[in-house]
Amino acid sequence: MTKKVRVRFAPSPTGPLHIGGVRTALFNYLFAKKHQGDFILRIEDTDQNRYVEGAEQYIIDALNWCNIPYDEGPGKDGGYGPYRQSDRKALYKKYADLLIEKGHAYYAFDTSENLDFHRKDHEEKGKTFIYNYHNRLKLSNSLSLSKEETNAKLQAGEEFVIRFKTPENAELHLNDMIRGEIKIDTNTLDDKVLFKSDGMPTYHLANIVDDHLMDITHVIRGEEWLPSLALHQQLYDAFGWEAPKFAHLPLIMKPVGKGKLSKRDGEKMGFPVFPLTWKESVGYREAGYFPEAVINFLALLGWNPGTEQELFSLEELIAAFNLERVNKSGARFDPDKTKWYNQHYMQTRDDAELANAFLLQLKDKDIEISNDKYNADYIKKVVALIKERATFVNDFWELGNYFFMAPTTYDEKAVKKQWKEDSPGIMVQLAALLEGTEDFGSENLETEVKQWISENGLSFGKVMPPLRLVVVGEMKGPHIFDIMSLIGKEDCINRIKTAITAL
RNA sequence: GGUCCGUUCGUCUAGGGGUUAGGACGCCAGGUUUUCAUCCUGGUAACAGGGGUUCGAUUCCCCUACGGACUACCA
Repeated sequence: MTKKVRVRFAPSPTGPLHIGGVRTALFNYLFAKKHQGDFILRIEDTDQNRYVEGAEQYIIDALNWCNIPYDEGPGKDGGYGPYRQSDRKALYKKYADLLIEKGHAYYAFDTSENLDFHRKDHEEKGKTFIYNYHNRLKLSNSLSLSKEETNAKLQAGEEFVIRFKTPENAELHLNDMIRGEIKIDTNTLDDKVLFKSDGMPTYHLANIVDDHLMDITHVIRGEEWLPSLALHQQLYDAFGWEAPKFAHLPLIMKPVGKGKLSKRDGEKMGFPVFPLTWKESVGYREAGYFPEAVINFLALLGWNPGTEQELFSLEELIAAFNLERVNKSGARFDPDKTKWYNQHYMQTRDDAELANAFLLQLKDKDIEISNDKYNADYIKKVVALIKERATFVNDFWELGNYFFMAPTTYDEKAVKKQWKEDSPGIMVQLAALLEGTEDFGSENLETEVKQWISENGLSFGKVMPPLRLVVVGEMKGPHIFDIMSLIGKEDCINRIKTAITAL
């Protein structure tokens, strides 16, 4: 029997979750669900200096907004908790000690100043300082010191770290599910710190211990971790544990220019890089994006189904997803395509739900939402008419303000082109016709007006464009009779009168 | 600098020893809508360079160039 798939997303609560982090979480989620497995959230807060208040809650809120909730994690114990590394602090030391006992790790007493000096010194000589086999005996640690000296330092309470003892002259054969086999010469590796002098483990130790204790079967993480794979594999081997399978995801790059996507790019080009608003950085949610759009876009960034399908629901993504079809190279972020997805999902949204969102905007605009006319039903009808022109809910006002107020200005170009000398006269006659129209439904309105046009020997060109101009203020918007029907007889006639005076 | 990873239209990508190198976004044009948008149709545009291997390479191998990540008692 194969083990149940268990994957984890393990962010550090040092700030808001970046869009790249969301994708890593998404791929983990998809992989887990595809294999009827569990998706676990683990908070990696072993660096107390970088802890940011509210970041953990932000991560949780963001995952929920994206509809990729975790099965296990803070507040949702699945028998493997706690899920916050700071709450697991007591656990790690014994594993570091175990490694020392087995001869895979050692105490080191070098000060940061001393190591910095060595690094600078090497750099000046054009060399790289690597703390490993070739110089570890020249440094201050339990390998270079005698047992007595080491014990004396330890007992004196001198600060120490525990380092991994990287073996010499070995070739490691690592395996990545996306990249295949990777060969590494251990002599190029350094003896990484596993346990810090503040009593906390480093990422490397905590990560391996927790993944093992939590029965993680697959580690799906960003490519920035690829260089650490050698260490991690060696740690599993040193402990004598079976290692999970690894997959390193390509990074998300800037839309233009060099390097990976940053907060700065979003500010510069006007698109969000965070799922939810964080301080002054506007999030996808607040900018009016739908989570489905963000998820759909993100899923296709660095992965493809092998078919020409571009639109996926979360369920379809789960069904289609596999790690083998994840790309190897970094992908540029494309704000335009994200918008295209959003526009698409806008059309699939329920009018009533969109109307609720629109209502919030209307309140901000000081529009009187009276109970008689501009009620929920009215707003819903407006939304039904304008949503196919919208990319964001935030576009609604711009696209439909004339449903709530008569135009105060008229588009200059349109006036020049469409408002002729005989226009006022025709509009007056039309107003009279509307006055006598009983059934103000769109269809009947259209029939009556068209009939009136032909009976009076007028042309559509003489009537329709000026009509739209007086009702909307410019040459845009849905079917004119739908608009008129909705705003009603009184409003239509008033707008005609107002326009005749104004123009 | 060192180590590792990568490289198909502007962007996201499919493909793979012989293809008119396919799709999507964007952009352009036409049609529909007597408006705008949607929608439909069409167009634009790519195998980084050089060596091999081969009858044949964009596809396999090597080198170069370029890009990226890492190189902390950060994750």
